Amino acid sequence: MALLNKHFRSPFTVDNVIFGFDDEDLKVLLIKRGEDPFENKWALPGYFVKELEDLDTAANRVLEELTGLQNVYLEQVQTFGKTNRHPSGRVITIAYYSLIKISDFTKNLKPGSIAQTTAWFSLSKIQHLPFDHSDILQACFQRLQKRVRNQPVGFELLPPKFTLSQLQSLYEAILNIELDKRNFRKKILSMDLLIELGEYQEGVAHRPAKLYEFDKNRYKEFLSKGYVFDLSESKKQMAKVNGYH
Amino acid sequence: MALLNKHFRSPFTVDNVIFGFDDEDLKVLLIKRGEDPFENKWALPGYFVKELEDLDTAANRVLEELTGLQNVYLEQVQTFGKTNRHPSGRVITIAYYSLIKISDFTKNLKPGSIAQTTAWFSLSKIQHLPFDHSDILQACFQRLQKRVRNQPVGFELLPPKFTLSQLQSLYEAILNIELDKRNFRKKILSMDLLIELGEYQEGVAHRPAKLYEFDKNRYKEFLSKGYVFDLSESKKQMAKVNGYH
DNA sequence: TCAAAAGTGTTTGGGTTACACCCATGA
DNA sequence: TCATGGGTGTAACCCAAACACTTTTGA
Repeated sequence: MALLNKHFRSPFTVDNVIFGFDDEDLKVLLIKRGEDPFENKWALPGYFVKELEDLDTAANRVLEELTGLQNVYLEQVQTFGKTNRHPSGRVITIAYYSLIKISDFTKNLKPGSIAQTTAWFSLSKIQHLPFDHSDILQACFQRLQKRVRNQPVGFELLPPKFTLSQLQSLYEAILNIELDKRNFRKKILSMDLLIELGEYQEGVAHRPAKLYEFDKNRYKEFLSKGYVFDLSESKKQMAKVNGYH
Repeated sequence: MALLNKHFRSPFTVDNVIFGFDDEDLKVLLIKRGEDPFENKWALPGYFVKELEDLDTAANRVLEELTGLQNVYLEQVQTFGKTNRHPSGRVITIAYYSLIKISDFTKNLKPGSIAQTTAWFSLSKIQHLPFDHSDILQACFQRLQKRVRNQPVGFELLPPKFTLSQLQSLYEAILNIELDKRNFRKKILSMDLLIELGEYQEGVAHRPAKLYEFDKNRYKEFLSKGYVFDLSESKKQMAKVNGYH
């Protein structure tokens, strides 16, 4: 113990980029800060880590206190520790991102609670964030873009029953590219990750789409084996994602 | 400041997995610990982060004090913060790995200095390490395996002039697979990342191999554009790397 | 009947894969 | 002359890519 007391100690936080998807846009949950610095600015949710709390536990706590959700996809991304990143003194932050279904979130919202201080923002419309939160957001988004190529994590963002078009636009939103409908369907269906429910969309002003469910067991198999998902149309398309022409 | 004083503070370290390659094996530089806990055990090199020191700076400091090398490939991997990972109290560690040329290291060694307390170990032969260093090592190695597939970082581990066979066995060592000689050469040469020097190996008991140099400019181009390296023979071979059969 | 999205097959081309023999050198 | 690793080309196959029309519903 004496050993450790010789050394500099820093307070540290976990910041959590919470992604959601609304059939249109990839969104991020921000909170309006209730205290200085940057009071009343929109920022990434994050808390200080407690003495007896593991990092993952802290990240899950942020998520649960904010959304009421448990057992959510959560991944550590990077630690940001520039000495001057916090104006009040050194604070090291460990950045996580999580993927939630917006419908679950809305369902869980207690009226009049934190609702007024949180809001979903389209990723493409978020401009400047306080601290180094823009860097953190960018790092987490890039990680998500990579992850989605080799692990079928996209399903975490969709409602339990979804159409192939929803799935496609999710991938298009995350990767910021356009995919060919026929090729996309061929590829996804060939992976045997979807269960056709025999149900259909209702109340839409066009031919109703088949609803699919995600095959959880097969998914776990994939996850545990670290299988490479390798979304089709990758060669050329990925060059676009990476900004290589 | 008052704000920050309310919160728990922890000491921080950076741990650095230093990889090297010796034409045979992928190796890791370990140090024999000079103090408790785990005195005289081999462990990953790591230092406490100072109050006015950025994390990357600290990681580079570890590297330089140990090897005398600067401007080395360095990448942050993951932060390990379990409350009980250090027997003397909570210490959070940010794990990095770096890639160095063993020849540079040897050249820089001051006789009688730290030489007696550091040594290269073949990755495959490292068994139990103190603290959670085995987890850290594993995480860094897995990151290296991924990195090497989409960025030509392998060259950081080779001497300035090298043969195609050396390059191939480097990839085989990192990915732990066998590659086809003809296909590998075709692929690598087609990337236009190598400069043929017109020089040859000397003193070998077989046909001497051409020496190549790495095209630094093209490399930087690739890096900045995030180009996907995509080592050939990937589909089937990568399945092996991922343990998926 | 119109708009809007769902759904569906085939062809083509490029890249991965598999594979075997001769060459140059030192011992 | 022998052992050792260096060096080279081609054919088969598979999969990504490109592409257009019919179907079903609500308005």
